[in-house]
Amino acid sequence: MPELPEVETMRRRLAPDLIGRRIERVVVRRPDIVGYPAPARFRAGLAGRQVAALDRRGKYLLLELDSGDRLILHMRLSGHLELVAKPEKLRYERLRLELDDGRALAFVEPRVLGKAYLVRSDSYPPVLTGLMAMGPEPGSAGWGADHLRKCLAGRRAPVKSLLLDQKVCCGVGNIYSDEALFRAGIRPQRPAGKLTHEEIVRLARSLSRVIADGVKWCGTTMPDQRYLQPDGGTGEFQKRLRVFGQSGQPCVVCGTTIRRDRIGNRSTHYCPKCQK
DNA sequence: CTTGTGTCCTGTAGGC
DNA sequence: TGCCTACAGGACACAA
Repeated sequence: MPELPEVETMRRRLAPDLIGRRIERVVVRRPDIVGYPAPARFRAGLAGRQVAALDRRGKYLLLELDSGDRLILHMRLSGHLELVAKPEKLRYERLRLELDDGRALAFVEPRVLGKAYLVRSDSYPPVLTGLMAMGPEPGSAGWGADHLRKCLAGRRAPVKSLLLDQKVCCGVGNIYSDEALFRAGIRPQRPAGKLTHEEIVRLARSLSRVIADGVKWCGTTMPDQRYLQPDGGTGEFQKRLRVFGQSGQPCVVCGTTIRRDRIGNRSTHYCPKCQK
């Protein structure tokens, strides 16, 4: 679930509590949550370090340490972070950083697909090539209709599949891609290379806006999800979803029943009348 | 190179 | 109740 707006929300909520804190102890409850290096070195490299800053790149959360190392967390489908009092142990907790203020940062990840990496900030191991190759952030200077046009040109794949490519739209996932395509009035299954100039401009704008809105409303918390903000609150954007999770419901614009199809093995939601 | 499919892992929901 | 299948916000390896 955590796409760019959810990770950005985590970053903002956690920053005031984490910056300046020292990591006293590291508990790896599930070794396969550690993507790099081996768990022993991972723990040793974190213990005693102070958190200097929190950054984000796409869906990756970056904790800058006073050693010059960087702790990189990726939530994948079901991960989230919580700040808890030390005695408290959460269900599905896979990694814990005990802090010098009596609390701990818990990486909770039921499906164990998420990963934690500890790297020098300037040299990434091959497991992080996805992060290295990531495209510009939506809404940033290097991102816009021109970038999108270059990425979609000549491609026959459904436009939706390309929006999920982090080189094209970093930080975008299944929820925000469906929402952006709805706002742009474009069918998710359209071959990407066949979009008109106008449509690409609309799509670029919709993507920027839907991501900005998602951040503004502190992300999406689906009813069956346990994504919580570190302070225990939920996001608000789920109340503003127009197509995602709305299959069978009437379109908010035209009343047509929202459909759900499968594109590239991902469930995809759209209005068959508004999106052409 | 591009594209579609399967896989990682675990939990939950729904059908029978 | 219990067993089985399908599916889940991501990303990557792999085959054609």
